[in-house]
Amino acid sequence: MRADAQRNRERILDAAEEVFARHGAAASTEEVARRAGVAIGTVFRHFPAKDDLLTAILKRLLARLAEDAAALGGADGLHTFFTRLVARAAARRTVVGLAGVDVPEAVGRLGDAVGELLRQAQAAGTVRRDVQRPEVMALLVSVCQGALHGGWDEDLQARTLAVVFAGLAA
Amino acid sequence: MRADAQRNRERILDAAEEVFARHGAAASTEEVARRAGVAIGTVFRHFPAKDDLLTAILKRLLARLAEDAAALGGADGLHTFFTRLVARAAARRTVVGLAGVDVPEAVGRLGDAVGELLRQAQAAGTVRRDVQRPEVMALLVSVCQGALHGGWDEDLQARTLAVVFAGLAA
DNA sequence: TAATATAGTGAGTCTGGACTCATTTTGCTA
DNA sequence: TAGCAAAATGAGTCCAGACTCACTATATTA
Repeated sequence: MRADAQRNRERILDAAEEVFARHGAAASTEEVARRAGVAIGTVFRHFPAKDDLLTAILKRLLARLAEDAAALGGADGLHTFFTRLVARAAARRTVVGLAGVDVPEAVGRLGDAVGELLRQAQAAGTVRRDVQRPEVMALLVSVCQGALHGGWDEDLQARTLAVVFAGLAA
Repeated sequence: MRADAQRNRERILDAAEEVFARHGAAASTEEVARRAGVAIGTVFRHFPAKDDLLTAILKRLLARLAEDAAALGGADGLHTFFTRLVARAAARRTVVGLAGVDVPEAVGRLGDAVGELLRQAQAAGTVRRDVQRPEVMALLVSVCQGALHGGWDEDLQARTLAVVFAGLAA
């Protein structure tokens, strides 16, 4: 792959993340191209259909989250990850839950990373032992979506997470 | 308002609720008209813009929920309402959180009804006293959205709600 | 039942946005 | 630096879907 192609691909992904985050998945490809500083044809060269672009963004996003999660650990790892994620979702409208787009492996890796945080929290006695991965993931996604669409302020984030963590606590 | 107009208005709202619930807010007005058994012009006579239709549905939905909530009460009222709502969201894709559409009064009334359930649950000693309305609403919306998009099965719904209610418990 | 305002109809207009492709530009290699 | 394949360009095509309106049908009322 030529160097300019590589560079433009990254630029397009960055621009798309920004644009779709701000205006939702209905934002136009034209807008993405403009923000990336390339012609619309270039976007379609890299991502033949709009869906491919959405999928690519989501994949990258999930990969980054999994990395973040993997870098944490200990008694408060889960708590830290959860809190950080919600704050991020509330602040910028990160692309979450794009209807119809699914990227099983990427979701799987994130799930594994969160599962590991859960295991450590349980080992440290921070979280009840009968709690399982699926409901932790479910809560994570739910609260992020809530914060995302609801535009929660910091106080509401804190209060809501406090309830969730009281529920998880040993 | 003429009798046929009244009848068609209801039909259109029912059809729209069904269609948007199934295919999301991006579904076409044509489809709504077809399901309602009226011409597309009729839909636009009642609701000049698509947004008006979406708003009307949301208003009706929120009003119904507020009614449901108002009919409950006692120590387990909040729990019952919460559980019922999540199950409903997971089953049919009820229209929730339509971007850009807001109907302050309707949301307000639902909030009041939920607030009353919270008050009663606290009076009965089912829920901690330091929990406040905003975070309860936030959790409600979040979990519904999660269930909606995630297509949770009954088991996952139960486990997730168990964590939330453990967090709320006195 | 006649008069008429109100409501319904659906072919047609118009627009935004996804996607194409002939042409031009550019990075790479020999 | 010449040659060329890879990449970029952006005007143009195409279509779905929101919305219109001239006309027809019907509920209501006197």
